[in-house]
Amino acid sequence: MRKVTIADVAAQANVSKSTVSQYLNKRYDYMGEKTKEKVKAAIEELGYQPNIVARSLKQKSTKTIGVIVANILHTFTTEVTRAIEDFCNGSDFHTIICNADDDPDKEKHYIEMLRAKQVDGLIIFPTGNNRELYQRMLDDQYPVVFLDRSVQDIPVSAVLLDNEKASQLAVDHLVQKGYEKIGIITTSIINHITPRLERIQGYEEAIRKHGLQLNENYVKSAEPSEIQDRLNELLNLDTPPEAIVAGNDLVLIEVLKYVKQNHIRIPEELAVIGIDDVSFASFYTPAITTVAQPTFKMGKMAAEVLLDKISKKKIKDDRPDFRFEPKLMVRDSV
Amino acid sequence: MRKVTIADVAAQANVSKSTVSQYLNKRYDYMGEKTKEKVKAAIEELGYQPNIVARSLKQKSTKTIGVIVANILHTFTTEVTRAIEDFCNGSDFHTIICNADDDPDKEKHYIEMLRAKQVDGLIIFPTGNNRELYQRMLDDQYPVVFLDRSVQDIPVSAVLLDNEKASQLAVDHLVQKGYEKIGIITTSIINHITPRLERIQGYEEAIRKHGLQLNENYVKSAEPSEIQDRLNELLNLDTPPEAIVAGNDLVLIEVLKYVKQNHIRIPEELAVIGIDDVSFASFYTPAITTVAQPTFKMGKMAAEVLLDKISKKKIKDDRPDFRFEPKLMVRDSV
DNA sequence: CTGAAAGCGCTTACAG
DNA sequence: CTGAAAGCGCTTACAG
Repeated sequence: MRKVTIADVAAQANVSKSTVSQYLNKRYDYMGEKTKEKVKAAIEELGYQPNIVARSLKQKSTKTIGVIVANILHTFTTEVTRAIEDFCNGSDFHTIICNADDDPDKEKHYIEMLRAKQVDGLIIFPTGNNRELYQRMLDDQYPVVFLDRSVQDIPVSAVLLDNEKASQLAVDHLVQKGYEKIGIITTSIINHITPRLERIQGYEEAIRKHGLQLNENYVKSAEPSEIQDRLNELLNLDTPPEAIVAGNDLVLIEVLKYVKQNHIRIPEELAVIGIDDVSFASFYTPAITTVAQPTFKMGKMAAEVLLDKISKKKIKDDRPDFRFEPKLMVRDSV
Repeated sequence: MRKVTIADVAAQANVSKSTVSQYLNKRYDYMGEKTKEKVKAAIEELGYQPNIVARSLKQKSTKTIGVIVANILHTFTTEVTRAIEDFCNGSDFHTIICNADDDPDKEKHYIEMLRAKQVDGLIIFPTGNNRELYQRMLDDQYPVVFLDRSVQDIPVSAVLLDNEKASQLAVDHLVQKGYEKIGIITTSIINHITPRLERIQGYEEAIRKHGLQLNENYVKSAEPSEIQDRLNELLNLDTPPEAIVAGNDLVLIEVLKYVKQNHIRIPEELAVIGIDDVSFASFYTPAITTVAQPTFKMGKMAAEVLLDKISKKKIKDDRPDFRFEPKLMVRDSV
C-alpha cells in the first residue's frame, strides 16, 4: 500500500500543498470555510496521516526526549521513568528509554545515538565517566538534565534526593528506638556515585550528632552479589551491629535474603531499615520501615526542567541542583 | 552552535556530498584510499554526526519500533519490555514504550502517533477494543505482533503464555498437597482479556480432571481495588476455600495484604499460589509458591518475530500464535 | 485568502 | 572512482 502524502490530499482537495499544511497546523486565520471543508474531506477520504519524520526534519524538533538510566533494575529508576513518561506524554513528547547498565561505553553509545536521532533533549542518570561528552553537550547548549546523580565540575542541573537527610532520618529513627550499634551497607562506591557517597556521609554525621562511636567496620560497600558476604562479616564481628541501614532497594533485598536463610528475627535480633520504599514493604512480614524517595515528583521535575530548557532554547542553569526531601515510613522492622 | 552537515564535511574534504555519504554507509567498493582518508579527517575535525531523521525520511525506515503495553504496573510487563529492549538494542533498533493504561482511547492515540512517527513496527499488548485499527494495520501489511493477549478474529501473530497450563500446574500442585477446596481470583474479565479467561478455563478443567466439585462461588474476578472485598466474601462462605490461586501479581499482592491484615497463617489456614513469579517470592515469609512465565524468552520472541517481519517486508502469518510453557516454582506457601 | 518555490539533511540511481 | 541532480514529505516566508 502506497503511503498517502500531503500531495495526494492537495490533489484530491484541489488546493496546494501549502494550504493542506496550513490546515494541518491549524493556521486557520485566513482560510476560507469551503477550503477548510474540502481539505478535511480529502484527508478523511484518503485516511491521510502526516509523516512526522518529514516534519521533524524541517522543524528541527522531534518532540522526543531520550532518557538514559544507569540501571533499570532499581525500583527508583522504573518509578522515576514512569513519571517522566507520564509528564512528557501530557506535553505531547515521546520518550526513548535506554539502559546504560552502569557501563560508560554504553552510555556514550546511547548519548551519541540519541543525539543523532535528533531527540530534543536528554535526561541522564550519569555513570560519571563520560566527562568530555557531558562537557560537549554543555558547550553545544544542548538541553540535558541529570537525575539521581550529579557529576563533579559539570554544571548540568541535577534532580537529586537529599541523600544525607535520608540516612539521617534512618539513623535518627534507629537511635530513638534505642539502637546504638548501627551499620550501613551500600552498593559499590568505586565510581563515586553521588547518592551512595552522600548516604554514607549522612550516616556518619548522624552517628556523630548522636554522640555515638563511629565504627568504620560498620560501613560496607559492595556489588549486590557480594553483599551476603559483607553481611556475614558484619554480623560475625566481636560486637556486631544490632541494626542495619540498607543503602538502596537492591541492598535491602540481599539483607532480607540473608536474614531468611540464617533464621534471624527482625527486629528482635536485627533491626532493618531501607532507603527506597520497595513495593512489598507494607505487606512483608514484618512490614519494612523505609525511607521513601518522592520518585514521582522527582521524575516530573526532571521532565519539567528539561522541557523548559527545550522550549526556551536558552539553557541557563542558575540553579543547577534540585534537592528532594526523603520521608520516613515507619513500619515494623525497627 | 550551528549543526555541521554532510555539506560542511564535503566542503572541508573537497569532495561531493555523495562521496561523504558513500563513506558513511561504508560503501568503500570504489573509493580511493586518499579520498577515504580525507573524508575521515574532515568528519573528525568537524565533529560531524549524521542526522538520522534526514536519513530516515529518505530511507523510509526509522530503525525504531513502538511497544504499547496495556498496563505497565505488572511485573510481567516490565520484564518483557526489558527483554524487548535488550533484543532490539542488539539489532540497533530503538524502542519507544507507551502505556495504554488499559484504555482503548489511549491505545488508539499511541498507535496513530507511533505510526505517524514512522516506527517500523509495533508490539502491542492489545486492549482488544480497537478492532478497526488492528484490522487496518493488517490491511496495510504493517508489521505488528501481539503480546500476552490475542484478539478474536484478528490474525496477528501473538506471543502468549500457555495460560490454561499455568492454572493447571497450580491446581495440580494444590491437589497433590491434599487440597480440595480451591478458589481462584483474577483481575476483571469484563473486557475478555485472553490470559484471564484462559486461566479460569484451565482452572476449571483441572478441577474437573481431578474429580473435584466445581464451585462457581470459588471463582472471582474484580478490579484490584475490589479484590479485598471479594476475598472477604470468599473466606466467609459456609465452606470457604482452603487454597487460593492468585491470577496474577497484582492479585497476589492484594491477597497477601488481606492475609496480613487478618492475621491468617499461610499455608496453615490458607494455601496461596500465584501466577507470575514476583520479585519477592523467594524471600517473603513464607516464601511464595508461584507459576513463573518465561518473560525474558517471550519478550525476545516478540521482538524477533517483529524484526523479522520488518526485514522481510512480507508479513505472512502462517503460524500466528506462539505459546510458552509456564513453570511451577515450589516454595513454602503451599 | 491561496499557491509556487525553496529548503530541511540525507541517499541513490546514473552519467562520465 | 567521483559528482550533479532528483527526491524523501513536509513547512514557511513571500508574492499576489
